[in-house]
Amino acid sequence: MHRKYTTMFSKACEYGIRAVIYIAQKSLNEERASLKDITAEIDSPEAFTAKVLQQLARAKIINSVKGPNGGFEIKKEDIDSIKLSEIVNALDGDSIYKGCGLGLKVCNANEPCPVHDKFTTIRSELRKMLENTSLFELATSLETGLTYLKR
Amino acid sequence: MHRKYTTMFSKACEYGIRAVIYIAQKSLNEERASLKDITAEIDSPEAFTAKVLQQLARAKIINSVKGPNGGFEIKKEDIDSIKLSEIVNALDGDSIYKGCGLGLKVCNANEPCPVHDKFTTIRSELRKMLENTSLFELATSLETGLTYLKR
DNA sequence: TTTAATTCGGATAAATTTGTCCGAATTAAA
DNA sequence: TTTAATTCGGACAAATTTATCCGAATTAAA
Ligand code: SF4
Ligand code: SF4
Repeated sequence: MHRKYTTMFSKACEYGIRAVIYIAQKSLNEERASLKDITAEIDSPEAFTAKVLQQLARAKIINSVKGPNGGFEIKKEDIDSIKLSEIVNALDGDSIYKGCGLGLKVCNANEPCPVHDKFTTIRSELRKMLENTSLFELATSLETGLTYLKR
Repeated sequence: MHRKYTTMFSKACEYGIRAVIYIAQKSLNEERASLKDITAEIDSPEAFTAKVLQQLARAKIINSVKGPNGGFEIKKEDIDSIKLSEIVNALDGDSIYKGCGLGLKVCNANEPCPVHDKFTTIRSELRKMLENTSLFELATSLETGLTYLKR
C-alpha cells in the first residue's frame, strides 16, 4: 500500500538521463557508446534501456548508428546546448509542472491556498534548474565518478 | 512509453490529502465524514479511498468510528498541529527527500555535480513547506472551494 | 559476398500501483 | 433484540510501468 519509492522522475527517465550523460562523455572523446557499454556503465536493464534510447533517438536528442562499431552518439557541438529539461520532457513530459502540486481538483483559483505560492515557486525552480543545466556541465563534472566506476 | 502523468505524490497520497482536508473541515464543524461523503466530495474511487483512510487511521492521523453515524474525524485540537508532511509520510514515505534527484547512482559525493545544490535546495523547500503547512490552514482556506462544489 | 555487430520494433511478461468486491465486525438506533 | 449503517480486511482485477525476448533490418568489416 505504502509506496516503495517516490521519485521525481520515472525509471525510464532516470535511465535516460544517466545514459545520455554517459553518451555525452564518450562523444566528447570522439567515441560512440553501444547499448552494452551504456547499460554496463550505468547499471540498468539492457532491453528496457534500449527502448528509452530509441525514444531519445526519435526525439533527436541522440543519434543512433547501426551495424558494427555502431552505437549512440551526440554531436559534440550540441552537447552544450542540450539541456536536462529536453531529456525529461521527451520521457516524462511536462506534467510535473502542471496542475496542483497536491493533486487537488477542488481549488478556488481566486483565493489560492497557503501552499500555492510555495508550490509554484518550487516547481518553477525545478524547471529553471532543468532548463539551465546542460549536458556538458553534467558530463564533465561527473566524469571522475563515472571513470572510477568503470575499472 | 512516455508517462501519462508524473505527479509529485502517489494517487493514494493525493486522495489522502484531499480526504483529510475534508475531514478536518467537517471536524471543525463538529461533524463526522463518512466514506461516502468523502468520496462524493473529493471525487475519488470509494473502495480505494477506504484503504487509504484505513492506513491514515492506523497511523493515528485520523480516527475512525464504526456503526451508524460513524465515519472519520479528527480531534479539533489536533487539526492545527497535524502537518501535511505527516500525511505524505504515512502514505508515500520520505523517499522523495532521499537519494539523488536525478536518480543517479553514479556520483562522486566529494565533488557534487552542478545540479546537486539546487536539487537539495528544492527538496528541502518542499520538505519545509510540507512540514510547516497545517491541516487547519488548508481546511479553512479551501473551505470556499469545497462548499461551492457541494451544491 | 558473407559474416557478425549492432540498433529497431513488436510481442509478451513481471512488478507495481490503482481500483473493486464482498463478507465480517462493530455499533447506534429502532 | 433486531436491524441497518458503517468501517475493516482479505482476495481479487485492471491499468500502468518496468522489464524481457527474439527476429528483422542495417551496416561495417572480414
Ligand atoms: S491554491 Fe492550493 S489547492 Fe489550489 S492549485 Fe494551488 S496549491 Fe493546489
Ligand atoms: S551530486 Fe549530482 S549526481 Fe550526485 S547526488 Fe547530487 S544531484 Fe545527484
